[in-house]
Amino acid sequence: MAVTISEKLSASLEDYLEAIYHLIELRDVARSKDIAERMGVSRASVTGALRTLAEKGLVHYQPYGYTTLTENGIQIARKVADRHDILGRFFQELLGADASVAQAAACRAEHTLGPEITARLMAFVEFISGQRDKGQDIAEQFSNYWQKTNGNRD
Amino acid sequence: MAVTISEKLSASLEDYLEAIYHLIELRDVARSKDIAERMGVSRASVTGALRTLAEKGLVHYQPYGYTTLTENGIQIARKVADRHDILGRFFQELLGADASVAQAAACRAEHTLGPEITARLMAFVEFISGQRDKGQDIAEQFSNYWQKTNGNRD
DNA sequence: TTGAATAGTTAGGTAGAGCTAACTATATTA
DNA sequence: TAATATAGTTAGCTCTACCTAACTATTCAA
Repeated sequence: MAVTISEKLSASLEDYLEAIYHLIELRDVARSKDIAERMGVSRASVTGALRTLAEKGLVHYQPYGYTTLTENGIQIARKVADRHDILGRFFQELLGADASVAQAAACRAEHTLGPEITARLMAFVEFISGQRDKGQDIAEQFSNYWQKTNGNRD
Repeated sequence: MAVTISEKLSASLEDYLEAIYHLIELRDVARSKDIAERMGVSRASVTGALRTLAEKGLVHYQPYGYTTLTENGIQIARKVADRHDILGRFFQELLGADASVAQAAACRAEHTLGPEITARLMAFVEFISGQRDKGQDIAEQFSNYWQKTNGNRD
């Protein structure tokens, strides 16, 4: 039933929610096959996850029907997607990792940051880009530093 | 037998290795009871983990004996501990989270960062403290920024 | 030096997250 | 509209990582 907005989802279920969220952005509806593909998981596993998410009141799920998110589901999915996004940006724009590495790491790390760290990291990324607008480009300074200390192999 | 230095440990086994590493620093030897205590896990679970780690050639383990790390075990444990440390410092010194929150998050996130991101993050933290020595204290500037935007509730 | 306390192990169980193979429903198209 | 292809489900399995309860070994102190 789960009307309580937050009862701690597993990393895996958070990933499903996020995948569903993005698929819905694209096509209004999330199909098992597409979820499976996007997540690199079997269709059977998707069925199982959808059942669990439905029990928790996070998706509207009917066997053989299309799947959408409930209000709670949307709320949580957005948080996960935001965490993913902020981490990805941090790894990529600030640390200078390349997109695929940054994305992969963000995807794994996004489940481990609590609300406090997430909020601060978000502010930090904002802060850095604010500084850039003021002419102090910390990302670039770091990039130079990295280049110097890693002149080889990079 | 696992002589290969790296065949991907689970997060859980990495945690055991790290705990053993720190216990050995303190007392030269790691006892099941202490591992269990440090990790908040039952003694039975420790036995299981030690057996697995021994199979992978990462600990010297004899039932009812004291446990130490093999060369490979030390190598890996140190990497895990370093990742933990760097993340902890980043969360605490740079983002300004308090110690307990920073530690907890570091402990969860440390398994998800690949070598590339870890190296860059390490360099970034170094870079920031280098800038501080040059009179540009980014951590402090961010702290002010955070204070301003979160004057309430913090 | 023996017996109680402490430490470690074993057996057996649960829960989550995945898999394949076989089946059922739905869609497509000839 | 019937046959086939595609999508989704179910059943039954594996593996990891825990747990408790009961047992065994070791340690220590009277």
